[in-house]
Amino acid sequence: MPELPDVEHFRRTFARASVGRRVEAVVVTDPGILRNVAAPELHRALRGHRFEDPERRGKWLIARTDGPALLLHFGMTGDVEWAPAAAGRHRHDRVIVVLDIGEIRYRNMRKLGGVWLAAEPGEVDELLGRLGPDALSVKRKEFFELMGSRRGRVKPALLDQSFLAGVGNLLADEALWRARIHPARRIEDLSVDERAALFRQLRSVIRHTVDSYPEGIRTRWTSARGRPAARCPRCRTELTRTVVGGRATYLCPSCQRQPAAS
DNA sequence: TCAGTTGTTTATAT
DNA sequence: AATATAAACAACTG
Repeated sequence: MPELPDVEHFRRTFARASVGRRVEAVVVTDPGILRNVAAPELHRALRGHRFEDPERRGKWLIARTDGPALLLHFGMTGDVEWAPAAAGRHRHDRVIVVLDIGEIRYRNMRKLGGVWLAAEPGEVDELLGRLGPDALSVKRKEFFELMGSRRGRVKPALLDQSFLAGVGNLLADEALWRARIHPARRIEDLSVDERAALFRQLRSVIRHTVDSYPEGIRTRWTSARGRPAARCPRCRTELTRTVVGGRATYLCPSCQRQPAAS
């Protein structure tokens, strides 16, 4: 699930429930999801503090309070849910932030990702590590500078969070398909037009999925991807499954020309 | 039983 | 210094 559009949706869910509200309790049902803090300490640190507007950077959700900040990463199966009461908790709800109006649940089946506490605002940056510009807000000029600073295959670059933050496997495949660029093309070989197309299509697919979430996440491309004998929504050629950068990669062999053998 | 999965980190190699 | 590759993490689905 979680790529940039999903995390942006989580951010909005978190914001609606939390902004200006005080933490009554933090319930940890699986301490194994906590990365840099123990359960009693997390509860003690957050209880009584008021949430500010949460921030998203790439695939990270940063929930600041007037004291410490809560950092959430969602791995491949994370989710944020709001509920008006404790009833109906899911077995994969591993951390629950209890507010007076209800509770925010951090759900994560596979437990990749996790929950961090930044005791002070200054700690946030070092916990996030090096992140490139956010893929939703990056400007054209900055994107071109980025492309100029990188060599090697284009898809692994898009997935590298320290290069560009927020793009996951599905977004990368779709943007490359829309821009008609083979995922294994080398960045240094892309023409100016191809770079421009990649920027435009990346921005377009991210904006569209963010604005029309959650229905909009299911695009023509993602609906086709992964189905047996799936066909290109543009030209009806059968899609190819391959591996690029260690990740499952779907592409249209007709629209996305192979890189020249080196 | 086994391959596959939307993410990241680590180790190792080039 | 960058980039490439594979494995590990963990839990579930088909």
